[in-house]
Amino acid sequence: MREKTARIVQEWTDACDAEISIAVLGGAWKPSILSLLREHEVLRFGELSRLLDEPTARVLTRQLRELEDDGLVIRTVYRQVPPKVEYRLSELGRGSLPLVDALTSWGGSYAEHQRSLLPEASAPVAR
Amino acid sequence: MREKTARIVQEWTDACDAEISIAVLGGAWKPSILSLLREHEVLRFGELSRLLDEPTARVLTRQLRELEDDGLVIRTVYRQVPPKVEYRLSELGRGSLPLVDALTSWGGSYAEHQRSLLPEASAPVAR
DNA sequence: CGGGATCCGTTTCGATACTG
DNA sequence: CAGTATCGAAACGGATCCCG
Repeated sequence: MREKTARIVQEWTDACDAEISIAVLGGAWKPSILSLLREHEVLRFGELSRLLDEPTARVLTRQLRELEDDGLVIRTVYRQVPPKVEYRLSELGRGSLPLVDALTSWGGSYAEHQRSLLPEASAPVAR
Repeated sequence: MREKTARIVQEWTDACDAEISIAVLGGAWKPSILSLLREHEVLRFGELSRLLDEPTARVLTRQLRELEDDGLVIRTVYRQVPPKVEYRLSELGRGSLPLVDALTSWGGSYAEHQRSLLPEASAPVAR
């Protein structure tokens, strides 16, 4: 478990469990990474990078390490030249998918709702 | 809608809707605020502050304004002396509660799972 | 009572360059 | 190929002081 997650998990007694979820899933690209690993079962670093919108290696590496530290993804290193590293979901990671779906679903509805309130919407509006 | 949310809502085309949810719900105290407003229907600033663990007024104010800007809470100002300000959930805010519950539930399970892996756990361990 | 103004330390994201 | 090292910019949470 990475330090940030550990701090929140341990210091919390009351009803703020939601913030634990956000600490674990709330990084840039993390929901997308988890969804891609559901679709593809196992992905190499470069494959993940291409399927996402080419985040910098620095950023992608950090997100993957955090997910690994928090126990959601499993990282397998093949010691060979050129190097090969595979990522897949752990049991805990698979268990997070329903929540990721819920986040995606509500976020999509929210975005649609908000776009419908914009002045010059490009969507066909009945009027 | 606050600027951060607007940026994310507009610039996103693909499957990253989950990050919209996190942008809206991911601030400090926000899930707790929403839960408290479900329990109490309507709360004044000072009541909210006491029910939470006394965050600084600066911080609580910002979270409430962001929730208001994003359309989840409704702020009502009574122009009187001393001032009185009430907060309640909007329709959109009530619609977020199932997601808040899902975050709370998964976060609680995650925390419990992780605590069970700690070396010197204080919980009674069968062994 | 319910904030606003100001300042600060930390975290986070991201770009660029380099490497086993 | 899969990163690491270094740097900069911005966002965030929080403390302190002040106000109508």
